[in-house]
Amino acid sequence: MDDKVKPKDVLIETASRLFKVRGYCGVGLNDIIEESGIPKGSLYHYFPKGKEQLAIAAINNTKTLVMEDIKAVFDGASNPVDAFQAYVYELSRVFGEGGDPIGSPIGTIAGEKHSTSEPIRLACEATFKDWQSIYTEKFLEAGYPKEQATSLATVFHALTEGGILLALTMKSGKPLETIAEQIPSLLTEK
Amino acid sequence: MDDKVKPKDVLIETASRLFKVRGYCGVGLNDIIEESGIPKGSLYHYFPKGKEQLAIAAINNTKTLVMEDIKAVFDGASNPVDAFQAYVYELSRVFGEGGDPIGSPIGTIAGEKHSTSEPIRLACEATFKDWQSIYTEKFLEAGYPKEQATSLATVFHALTEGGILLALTMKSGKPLETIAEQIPSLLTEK
DNA sequence: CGCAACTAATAGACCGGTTGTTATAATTTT
DNA sequence: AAAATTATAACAACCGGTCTATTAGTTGCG
Repeated sequence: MDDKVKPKDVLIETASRLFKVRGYCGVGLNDIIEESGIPKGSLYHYFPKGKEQLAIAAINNTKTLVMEDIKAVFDGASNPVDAFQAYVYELSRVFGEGGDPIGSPIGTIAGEKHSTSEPIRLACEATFKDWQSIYTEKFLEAGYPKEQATSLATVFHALTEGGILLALTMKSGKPLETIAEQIPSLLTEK
Repeated sequence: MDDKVKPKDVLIETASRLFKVRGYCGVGLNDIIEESGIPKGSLYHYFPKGKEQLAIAAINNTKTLVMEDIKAVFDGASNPVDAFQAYVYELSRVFGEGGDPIGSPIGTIAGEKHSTSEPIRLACEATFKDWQSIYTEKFLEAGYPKEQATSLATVFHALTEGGILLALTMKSGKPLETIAEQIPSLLTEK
């Protein structure tokens, strides 16, 4: 049916990448146009409701990509401590090597738009819930009671989001590395 | 010398409040003008270098206000667990009651501008370091070795920033409440 | 098979409005 | 009078979004 990359996907991928680094307001449609090579007419053909609609598509795209990443790392670990530690170590590696410009997957957008766009806020909320549900599942597998599992999922999700923000601000993978190191001591049974 | 509020301070206070909620790019100078009642001419009189300079002043202003808040709560607690728990509980209360629009003190700005404005990034970095140093000090007082104290300060700062982001996104104080509840179990000696 | 008829997609010029910034004049304070 | 502050107006640049025109691709039908 289609042997080449679809322009819609190129737009979503480009938008995801730019929003991640500079946030929603910090990226203009012209930036996305220019970077992706897709003309404005096509953008409004695929996303008739404009920037907000594209942003929501980008958020959902990022959601599944991150979920797959989390799952891949978690599947290689037998317990929550190893799982989280491995995941945060991976993040610290990504944020440490100063390759392509990096950013918070959706954290920046959430911080910007939570009060000015309910559709975007809802997309971010759903994303966070989906990520946390993977965390919760890992704790349940390890035998934690349900309520504690969900609480710990919230804690470790917050820890991850905060760690990413610190890493971006410090321009260093160090904060995430520190967090990863401390994870075992936070979760050992008393 | 001056019996009335200084326009410069009004600008900083207004800018702090707006940036907190909508981020740097999400707030225009016209918004600040309108909300503060200070004319544009005065803004550029006090901040000749414009929006970025005003933002840095707002960040530094927020830095000291938050530091005072942290210190006030910490001084009422005899150990790190009680101190952090009390502080995060206070945050959950603030974010729970849907009063004035709320936001992350400087987290949103940091997420937006870390890669596009080095002066702003540096102001955010300094702010984070100052906050963390209070955390570190509390751990040191409790007898933690230096290295562990700084590591735990990073962990709990990340936890706080992430918790605020979750609370904003979920439009609820619940995530912060959950985090506060879990703090004792994260810090108990093994 | 050939050629219309139609839809999907591409391509940018263009719009009103807003951005941050600057310039200059009026006013107040010292 | 001099300096500091306030007040307006105007600036180019850019924003998200609209518009029309053209091209590409598919389907219908004789």
